[in-house]
Amino acid sequence: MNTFSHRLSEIYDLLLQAYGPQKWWPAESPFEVMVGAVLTQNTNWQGVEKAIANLKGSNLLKPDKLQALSTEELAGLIKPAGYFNLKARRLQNLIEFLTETYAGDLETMDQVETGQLRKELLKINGVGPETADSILLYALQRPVFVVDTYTYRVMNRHGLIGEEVSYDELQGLFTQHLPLDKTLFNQYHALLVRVGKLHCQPKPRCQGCPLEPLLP
DNA sequence: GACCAGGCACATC
DNA sequence: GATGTGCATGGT
Repeated sequence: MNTFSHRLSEIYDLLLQAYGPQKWWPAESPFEVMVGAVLTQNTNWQGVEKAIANLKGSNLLKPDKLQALSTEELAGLIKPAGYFNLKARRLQNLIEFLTETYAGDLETMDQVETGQLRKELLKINGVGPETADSILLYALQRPVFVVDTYTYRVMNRHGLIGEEVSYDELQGLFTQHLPLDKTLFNQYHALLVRVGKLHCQPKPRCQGCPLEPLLP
């Protein structure tokens, strides 16, 4: 095992020891994960929960129900998630894709090979790499590592990556140095978000961080 | 009141 | 290709 793999394992072990298994993605269905993946873009999760609750409360958290709404109606329901006009359109784009390509059926979509499906998702306006990978990992249980701001920040603060690393490069570092295990990827990303929220904000709060012993 | 949140697309150079 | 900007509510 090379040094980088060792350090990734070391980080994972410390985080798992500190926080225990994370139960991600907090959703009742794969479709809810897909909706949440769009709603959480650059937004606090608490707002997403309220938006999801609004949709559930009106029994609208299904592809056909959401599709029947106007952009304005949808925007009103997801307001607490922020960027509501933008995200309403993005959700409609996602649902349009699902309906037109897979007849609104997630199980049909789930027949498609991971790399191919990732390309298809990335063509949707409003679905970028993190959203696509979140859907692949957390809705469809594919072994795809999800990169986000916390992933980048934690790795950067600990000197494992430089400033200029791209999404695909950072994702590649994880997938090439860890076993291709969907459960591991699920936990690892969730743990990075957890430690990031608590300790790795733009202004660091390194005291008490489980990764403090590893700081450069 | 400033700062930040589980990004992404688009304009402009 | 790379850099800058709009999108928006709600919690700390």
